[in-house]
Amino acid sequence: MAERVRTYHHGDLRAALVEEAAAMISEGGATSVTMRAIGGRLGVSRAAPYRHFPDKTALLVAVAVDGFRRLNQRLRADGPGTPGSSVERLRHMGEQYVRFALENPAHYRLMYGREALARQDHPELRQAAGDLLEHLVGVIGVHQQRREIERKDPRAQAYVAWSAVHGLASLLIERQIDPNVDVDALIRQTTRTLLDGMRG
Amino acid sequence: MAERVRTYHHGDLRAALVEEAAAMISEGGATSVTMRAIGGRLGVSRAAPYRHFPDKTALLVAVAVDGFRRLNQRLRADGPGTPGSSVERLRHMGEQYVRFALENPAHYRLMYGREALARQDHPELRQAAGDLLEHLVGVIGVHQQRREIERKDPRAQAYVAWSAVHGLASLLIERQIDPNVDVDALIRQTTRTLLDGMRG
DNA sequence: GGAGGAATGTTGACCGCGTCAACATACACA
DNA sequence: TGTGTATGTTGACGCGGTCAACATTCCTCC
Repeated sequence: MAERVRTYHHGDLRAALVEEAAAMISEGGATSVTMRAIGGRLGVSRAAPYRHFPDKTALLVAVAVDGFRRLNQRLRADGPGTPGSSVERLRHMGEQYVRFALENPAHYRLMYGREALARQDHPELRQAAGDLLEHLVGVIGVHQQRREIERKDPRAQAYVAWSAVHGLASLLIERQIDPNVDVDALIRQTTRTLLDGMRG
Repeated sequence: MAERVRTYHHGDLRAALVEEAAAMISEGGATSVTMRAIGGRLGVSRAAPYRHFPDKTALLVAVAVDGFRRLNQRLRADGPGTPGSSVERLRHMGEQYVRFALENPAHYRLMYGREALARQDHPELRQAAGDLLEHLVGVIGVHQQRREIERKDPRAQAYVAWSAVHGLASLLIERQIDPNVDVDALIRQTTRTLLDGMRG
């Protein structure tokens, strides 16, 4: 809030870096994010980020983690208030998942692109993605209780469901799907087919 | 076959480049492929590839296209001889798809990573991926005729099916799935759930 | 409140990379 | 046999990530 005009120390550079990197990713894709460029946009030198992140990858990981957090929030917020039966609500959740990816393509790509984030294992990333999975497992468990879907290992079912929405999101983002198709309808058909299959 | 020991001209550098790049991708991922390194491995200078490809991306596109070709072949070869009912054969095709990805993770990643191949549109890539889709559409059409799956727009159904297997392959490759799960079983469950859902 | 160490930021330099221009060599066809 | 073209090489440039050395500010303890 202080709106300092120009100080040697930035104040909260770390947070600003993550935010700015995310913005740049949205604008110009992951390749447009360079230490020099991001520094420039924040009025800071190219090496300043290294006081907060060991390397560029670590910064990108932070951005990806933040993305998972937002996606998570969105899916959790999607609880009551959704019309239709309870299975319809689960379907709606899948829909929200795909929509998030479509609205934040570069961000979504970053979240899942191991290559871009090096071969290294990043615990926080794993954790963030894990949270998402756990939520899904929980929801699926609930619907199993209600006998609305087949009672199998909920984790396996979660993976199946995740695969379907992630695959669709992926193909859409990478423009592998004819741009003339009705995307809304396709999302709907995908989630519906999935749930039909899970009904057993 | 000539096995020339050392000549100024390579003979068939273009093909060698694609092959070698593919090998390097398998060994060390896409980032390990550098013009200098690939030149070195082929006993050729760093700029030599530019006589055959306008830039690095073009070379990678050629590699990706080759990957699609091989995947295509594999799926087409998977015709008769497969046990079980005809729907089972379709399921087996999905299985083969995922297995290809698991056996050639870096290659598969390259095939679908738009980011790695720049934002540009590459007609041959689009074509190669399109061939795959067309084949799938055809197969689905056949099974629709036999009333084994619901008669909807076969293209839309193809997209749904593709999403499922691509998503699973993707998540597995990017290590988003607990390494302790039984991968074979998961593949099986995914393809089966998909087909159950498509039966309508 | 002053001193000194810890945080944070800057500058200069290095190396690897993609790429281009200028030059060298080999091949093919008249 | 000669010459134009295809193919390969070398030198150089600019960009990007990163590190080391240095500068500035903050914070804490006497």
